[in-house]
Amino acid sequence: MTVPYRPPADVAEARRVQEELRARVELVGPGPSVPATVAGLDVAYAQSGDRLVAAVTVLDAVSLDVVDEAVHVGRPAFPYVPGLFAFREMPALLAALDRLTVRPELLVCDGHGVAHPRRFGLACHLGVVTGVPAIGVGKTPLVGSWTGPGLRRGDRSALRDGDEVVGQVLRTRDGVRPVFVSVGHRIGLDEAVERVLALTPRYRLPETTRTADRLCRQALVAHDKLG
DNA sequence: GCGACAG
DNA sequence: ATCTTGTCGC
Repeated sequence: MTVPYRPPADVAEARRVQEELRARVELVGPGPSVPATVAGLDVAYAQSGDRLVAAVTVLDAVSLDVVDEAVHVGRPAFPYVPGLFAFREMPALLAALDRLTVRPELLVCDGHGVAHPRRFGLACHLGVVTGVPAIGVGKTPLVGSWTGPGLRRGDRSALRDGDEVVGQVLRTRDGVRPVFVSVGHRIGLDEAVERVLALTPRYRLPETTRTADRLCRQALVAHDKLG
């Protein structure tokens, strides 16, 4: 899963990279195949903001047991700029992915996919660069508007940006705030929603996101204690 | 011009 | 993302 990657030198170059790579996004999946393994990716930052830990956990899609995990300690590769967020975490996430033993069949990213100003959020970027199907699950919106989905788990409503439906605002648990699901790469929107629901039997956020979040936070603390 | 703005 | 106290609820 090793993939060459070069961070852009500035905002203008980053935008050009997105405009170029967006053409490679695939908005549909191979078919009605259910992935056997699903990966969660997340990053934790040190208080100083100059260091980060990227974590990837791989779960059995049925039992949701963690079957593999990996971390990578590094530095932000780009300043945080809304819309260019992926460039910040991409190198560290790719490095963590390289350390996996198990090849995940789907990536669940902490951030948006095509629900992005140029239709190329973190989930698209990771999907296109690795070639692995990917979906974006954001906790807050970046672009688009919607009308409140019902209050029950499974209720959803279209996330629209202009004329386009760029995602689904999905209620993963009764009464909780909805999450924003969008296609990253090589999967359809309906299937993406289906996958997210399968990953949220108990909490608002996918188990993949939760396990990856715990792993990178724990690794960050461990790294501080040492050196 | 002003406000919004994934993590 | 991270900082940060108490508070409401199961």
